Formats: sequence, structure tokens, C-alpha cells
Amino acid sequence: MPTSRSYQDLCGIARALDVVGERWALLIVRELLFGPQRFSELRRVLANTSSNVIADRLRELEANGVIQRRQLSAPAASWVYELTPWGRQLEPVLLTLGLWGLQSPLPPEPAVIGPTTVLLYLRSRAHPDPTEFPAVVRIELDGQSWTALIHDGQLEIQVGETAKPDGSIRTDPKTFRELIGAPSQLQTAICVGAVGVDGDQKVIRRLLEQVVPADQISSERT
Amino acid sequence: MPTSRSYQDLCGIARALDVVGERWALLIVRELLFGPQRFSELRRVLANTSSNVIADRLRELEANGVIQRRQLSAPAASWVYELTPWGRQLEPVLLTLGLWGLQSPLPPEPAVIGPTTVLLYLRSRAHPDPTEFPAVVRIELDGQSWTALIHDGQLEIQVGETAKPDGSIRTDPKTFRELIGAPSQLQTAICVGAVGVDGDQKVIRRLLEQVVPADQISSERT
DNA sequence: CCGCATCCGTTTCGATACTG
DNA sequence: CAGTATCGAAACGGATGCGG
Repeated sequence: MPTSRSYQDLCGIARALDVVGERWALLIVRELLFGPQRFSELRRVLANTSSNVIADRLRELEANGVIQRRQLSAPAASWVYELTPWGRQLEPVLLTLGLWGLQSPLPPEPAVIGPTTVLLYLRSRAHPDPTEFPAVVRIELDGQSWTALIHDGQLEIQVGETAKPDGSIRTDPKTFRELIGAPSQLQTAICVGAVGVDGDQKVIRRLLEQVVPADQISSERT
Repeated sequence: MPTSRSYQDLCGIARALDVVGERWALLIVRELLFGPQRFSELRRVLANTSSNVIADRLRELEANGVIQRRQLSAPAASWVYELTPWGRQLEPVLLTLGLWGLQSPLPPEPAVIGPTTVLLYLRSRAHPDPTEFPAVVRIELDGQSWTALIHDGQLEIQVGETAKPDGSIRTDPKTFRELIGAPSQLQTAICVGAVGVDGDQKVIRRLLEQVVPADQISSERT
């Protein structure tokens, strides 16, 4: 008689998989890396799964101490899910795993690309030149906002509008992904209407230019 | 209509999980980190699953380019499974994931601890003092042999007997795990019969002593 | 004995519908 | 908006079979 679905293995790898190895679990963690999200937002961005699976995972991840539910302040009266300190320690794991996964063949179409994915990519590849910043950029993708804080050679990203931005960019994840590493297309994208920019356009462009040479999302194996 | 079980997400994390996200897949990769293994050996050490699941995973991992089958030389006429170069790149991912997982609560009893687990632990925590080595140590756990090559402040581990050892130790994973970081117990363990040692006993002891202070397998979260 | 394949009961997943 | 309920399909887990 099996004791639930634990691997019952003292190995740290197996114990990690006991906690975050179920289907969709790590993608939920990914979505929470930049800050708390509500149920409907998770559901929207993880569109390939169903609501009961998300609910199950959230329950399990909370029971295992990876995430926690939190009640929003007064008027909203709604709940958000956020990583615990332990859950936040998954970030380096996800970054190296994601880097490894980029060498895999592309998934079958139609494939999605979400806001968190491109923002993770931006953050992991951007090495802001300290002499050109600090700056605050608002990034709106698929109708949700993030704030990018660029200072001291760091690029920090948080959900929501947590600071007054010097400039804003509004587009979709796919277009934003194409703009990263090809910042020269920014002007064109604006004219075409694929991108909207407010405030200081130069700071947007400078942000996009801080990304290392960057191969495209690739299907090659080395 | 779902296209198989792909996440259909261009994110590297999701693409990695498309490849190694199925149950038991990463534990199979773990078992191959130190070199090729045969089916029956995988089955023996991953005792909590059934043979068909292992066979399925091996097929999928091979199809996805993570592992490859190889025919052993003449007399054996048997097959082994080994990581491809791409598969070997999972090692840092597994190490950080395993480190994270050690902070989880212990799995329900009865829990196993396999040879690869303790050897991974040894290798990730040992920082050999270059002045005390080089040396070659044969480690036999649960009847299978590994060779530890200690040189230039590195500890390299391979399956099988790949070099002539200065000393050999023979025990079970649990005892070996307890000995790591508590090398003073070596003499006692030998007398009790829990450990067998051949050749230079001092080199065994010196190897065990190269592990950093090392908390026990812990259930604490930081 | 090794390397699986087949069968079968149980659990999980995925899609849709439904409720407070 | 934030989930729960239901149900068929797929995957898992255990046992057994079977050719080399």
C-alpha cells in the first residue's frame, strides 16, 4: 500500500520533487517569482490547465510551505498567493533549469509565451551599465503591470506599480521578447502600433539595449 | 484537444519540464550522473517504482536526447543507459534542487537512501585539501562499486572500478552517510562490522574528513 | 537472470459545468 | 471573481509473464 505519492527517498532531489514535482507546480512558482498573484491571474496565464488543477496545486504548495495565501488590504477583500522565503529560494533552481530547457526542441504549436517568461529572460540576461542608470520602467504586458527598478548594475522586477516610472512600455509578451536584443526595432514597433510608450522613450530603449548578445529562443543542442 | 502532455509554453522552464518533468525522470537522471547504469540496477535502486515506469521513462528520455542506450562490449552483450552531453548539463540543476529539497520535512517512513544520494552529497560537500592528496578510493555500497578520484582539490566519482585504488571501503549508504562528517566513527564502524576497509585505511579517513561541517539530513527550514 | 511487455486496479489529470 | 463538482481519459503502481 503506497504512502501517498512520496518518493520516500531521503535524497534532497527526491524530497524537492515530493514538494514541487507535481505537474504545473513549478510553473505556478514561476508565476509568483516577481510577487503575489491572484487566482484568476494564475488561471489566465496558465491557460493550458484547468482551474481545479491550479486549486489543487495551490493547496498542496501552501501545505508544504512553498507559498502562502494572504488577504489583500481593506477594500479588495480578495486573496493573493505569494512565495514564502523558502519558496523564493527556488529562483536559482528555476533559472538554471530554464536555461537548460532552452536547448530543447520547441514545443508543439500553438505555444504560448507569458509575461513572466519574458521578464525572467530580461532579468537573467540584462547587465545594466551603472553609468546609464538608475531608472524605473513600467512594463505592461497583456494588461498586467510590472515595475523594473534598474540601479547599481541590477535589474529588479516586481509586480504592480511600486514606484513612479521614468517611462512606460505597453505591449504583448511576444513583441517584447522580440524587442529584447533587437532594440532598434522599437521605433518601428511603436509606429505599427504593436507597442505603446509613455514618458521617457530613451530609458525604455536603453533598458532593452542592456541585454547580452542573446541568441533567439533556440531549438539547438550544444 | 490536448497535444500530448506538453505544456506548450516557450518558457525554458516549461520546456525543461516537458522533457524531464514526468514522475521518476529526474531520479533516473540522478542515478546516471556518475556513469552508465543498466536497467536492473536502476530498478534495484529506484525500488519504489515499477519496471514499466522505468522502461517508459528511459524510452522517453532517450527520445528526447537526455540519455542514450549503449551496447556493452563483447561478452556482456547487455545494454546500459548513460547521459548525453545535454543530459549531463542537468547536474548543476539537480545539485541546487537537491540543496533546496534538504530543507523540506522528512518523507514518511520507511524511506530509502541510495548510493548515488550519498555520493552526490559527498562530492558536493567535500573540498579536498590538495596537500593531502591525490588518491584513488574504491567505494562499494550495496554491492556496487564506484571510484573516487581525488586530485587538485577536486573529487571526481565514476561508476565501476576505473583505476587502481589506494584504499577501499565497503558498507551501505546509510552507514556511509553517517560516516561523512563523523569520520572519527570509522574505527568503531569497522570493529562492529558495519564497514569493511582494504588497503590504506588512512586515505579513507582523510577522504571522509574533507567534508565541510555538514549538518545532518535536516528537516529544518531556514 | 535480465530486459522489458502486458494486464489491471487506483490515482491523477484535463475539460466543462456549476456555485457562492 | 474564486474557486468546487463531476466525469472520462491518461498515467501510475503492482504483479505477472515471457523471450533471450
